[in-house]
Amino acid sequence: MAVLPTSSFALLGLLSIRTMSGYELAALADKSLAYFWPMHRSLIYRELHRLEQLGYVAGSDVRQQRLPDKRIYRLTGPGRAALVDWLAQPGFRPPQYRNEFLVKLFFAHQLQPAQVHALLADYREAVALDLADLEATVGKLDAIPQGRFGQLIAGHGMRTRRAILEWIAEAEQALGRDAAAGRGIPPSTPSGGARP
Amino acid sequence: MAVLPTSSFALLGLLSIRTMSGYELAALADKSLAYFWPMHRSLIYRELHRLEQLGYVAGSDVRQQRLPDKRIYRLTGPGRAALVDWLAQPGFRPPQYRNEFLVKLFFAHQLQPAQVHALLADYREAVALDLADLEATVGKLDAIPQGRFGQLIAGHGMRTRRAILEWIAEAEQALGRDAAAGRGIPPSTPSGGARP
DNA sequence: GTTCCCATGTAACCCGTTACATGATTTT
DNA sequence: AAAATCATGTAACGGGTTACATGGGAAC
Repeated sequence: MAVLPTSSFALLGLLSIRTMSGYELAALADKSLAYFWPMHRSLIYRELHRLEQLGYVAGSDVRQQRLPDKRIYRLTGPGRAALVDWLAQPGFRPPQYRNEFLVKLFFAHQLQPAQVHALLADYREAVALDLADLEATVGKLDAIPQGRFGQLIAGHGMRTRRAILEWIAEAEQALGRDAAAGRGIPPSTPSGGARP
Repeated sequence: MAVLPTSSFALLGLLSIRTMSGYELAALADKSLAYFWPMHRSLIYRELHRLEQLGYVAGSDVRQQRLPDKRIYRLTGPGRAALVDWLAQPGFRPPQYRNEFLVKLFFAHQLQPAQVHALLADYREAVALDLADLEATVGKLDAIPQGRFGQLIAGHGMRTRRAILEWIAEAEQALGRDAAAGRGIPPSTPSGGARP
């Protein structure tokens, strides 16, 4: 049993739902797994090649006239065995959080207060958009047999994003207090901002 | 101005605090930035080479007798300019969340309830450990001039992790109800757990 | 009737990870 | 005295991202 990256098993899992082409896999992944495990199309194609070589999936060419020819893949017996083996194995890689915004904020003492506020505002907008996207998708998850777990997982995403929004409000208050108390632009003065 | 990855600017930012060797940078990053932007030592050394070629940092060799010789780097004028330029630029890459646990949970209908509970228990343990680590570190952040922002950023990490712990409790309840109602192991039987 | 989007994929790059190296100092 | 740790780094691998290709339909 070769050591495979998580994305391989994610694809095996998706193919356990139904047989699909690489393009369809990418589309489905983008609406489900992407919220916690994004995969680019290129990666999917490469992984499918490898999984086929390993015998975990079997592909067959399909001719199409209007659209480009495609290759659809189905999960094989060994593929399903590898999938459930991976699923049952209790360990997992610790979650990775990479947040460029926080890196900037970490060095934000080199910025002016107005710039920090602009950064925070951008962050809030991005997180709010992300949350809205999640909330909009949560209703459509029932189309997938994973529905029950899908709801649960969407809850994970929503809880963390709401926590971030709460943090942003707290951070804005803290920075506002600082600006009012010290060396900064006073808060809520309608005229004096450095930004247009 | 070449396009550089976030890690480059993270290093410039650390070098804006004080001059350091690669090893010291790695040690400092591991106690601060690593919570939201981990960097391996190898990456740091490679980035330092590049930053030196770009003229953003200047390195000088330091002989040592007990310890191996080292090379310490200081931020140059152009380096500082690149840093503040990057900081002030309002955009940032959207945060990346990669959570292998959620991938497994997404396909967890292929598992038995006890296995799902074991997965959840592992997750809770990992998150709780992570949170404890963060809480232990939050007091020591004042050693760095970023102190004020450091507290804020630690709050970000703590809020999200607490939200996850709340989600885990919710998930365990939901799965417990399901197990009680249907095809599964009944919840809160004092003897039958798979974990000690 | 150009311009944009759909559906399908290949090729190249590079950041981040893992493995390797080394001599002194401390611990068991 | 063997083993682990510290303090420094180099080299190789590979997963994930970005760029490239293409031909038919839809939109404007």
